[in-house]
Amino acid sequence: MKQLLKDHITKTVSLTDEEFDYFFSHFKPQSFKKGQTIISVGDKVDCEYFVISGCVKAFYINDDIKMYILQFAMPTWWTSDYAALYNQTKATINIDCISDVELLCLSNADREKLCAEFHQIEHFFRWRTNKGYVASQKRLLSFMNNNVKTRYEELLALYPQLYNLVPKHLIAAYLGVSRETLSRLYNS
Amino acid sequence: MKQLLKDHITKTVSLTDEEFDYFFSHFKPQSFKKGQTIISVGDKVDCEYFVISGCVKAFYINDDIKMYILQFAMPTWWTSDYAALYNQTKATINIDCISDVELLCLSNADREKLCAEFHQIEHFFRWRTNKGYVASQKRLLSFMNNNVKTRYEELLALYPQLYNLVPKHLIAAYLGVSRETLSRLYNS
DNA sequence: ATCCGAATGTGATCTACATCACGTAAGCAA
DNA sequence: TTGCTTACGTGATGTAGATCACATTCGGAT
Repeated sequence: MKQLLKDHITKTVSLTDEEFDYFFSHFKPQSFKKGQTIISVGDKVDCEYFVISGCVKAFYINDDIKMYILQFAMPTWWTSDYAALYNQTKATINIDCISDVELLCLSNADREKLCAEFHQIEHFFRWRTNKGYVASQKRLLSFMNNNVKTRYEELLALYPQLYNLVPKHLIAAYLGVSRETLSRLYNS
Repeated sequence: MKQLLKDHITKTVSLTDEEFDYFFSHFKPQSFKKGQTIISVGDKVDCEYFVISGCVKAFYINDDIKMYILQFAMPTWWTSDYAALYNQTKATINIDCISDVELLCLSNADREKLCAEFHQIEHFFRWRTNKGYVASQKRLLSFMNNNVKTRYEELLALYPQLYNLVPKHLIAAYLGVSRETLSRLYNS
């Protein structure tokens, strides 16, 4: 668990063992069972999460009780309601567990403290969000430009493990399409 | 011009006058006329741009020659092909000028140098990308959840100045809708 | 003023996808 | 086993928005 985070961080920045140990000491391990909720709409959000094992979904539910999935987070991915976390507002999305899950939890206050204390850590988090921003722009463009079939193929090409890991109706909710349409689509 | 950037930066971090002057010395002012191109698909991208005056659009053109606008950038906004800039790859989007435009140009190398030299500057750029990431996620969600009319009203509520500044067919290209549909929409 | 191209409006038709309805199969607890 | 819930398949029908075609209006250049 410690090693997974260390490998992840040191792909981007180099920390001494002491620095990493100090960094790591701010993370709180948490375990969840399949189906459990990590963040609910309306919650106060003060942590972000680094996924160690399992898979969570971050999703929005609209007034018609339709679900849209913003992110599947798998091992070495970070997740939270970042709008709520950064702006200190209530959660507008939910995060729950698709499988049994182990997480490392880092509070907003601790992240900011660590960023202020270690330039390298600030650098890491800048780099991480840069990646996220670029990925998000790319997904937006795919949404505008591509039909459902193309988006489905793109998704499976990028994350083949999702095919077995995640029920099809959740894939549909990620693609922003009805489960019926998705079903018809790959049976042809 | 210098003051606009200074006010923008100091909303997030505090720099001494000397620090800011040093920071500012890495920016190169550039002027463009309406219709001119700043970045074309296939270009080597090594700068990002801080908009001083005017408005640019960052857009993608697909094989059917349909245009999708990723961003309108107005004064105090930053723009570039960030995927290309961060990964040192060729541009996959275009950026051109909707009006006469003044920019401050900052190279990727200089940004990284400044970030490494000044912790506060790294902090600023982390904060900036955080904002961008959250906004991008929000737009993605709106795309999945809302119909064109709602997205149009959302856009004008957020950026009322766009209504007069930008031709309607570009608004349509931002919303990911045909200009005909948009026209019918607000004439009712 | 005159010209020309860009921007916009509007009808007719087409289509990708949603929605509704109903079915079957698989997992899981009592 | 039974019963229940969740996942998934598939037909019939509805609809938001795309596409095509053509008219009109506006703004800039000469």
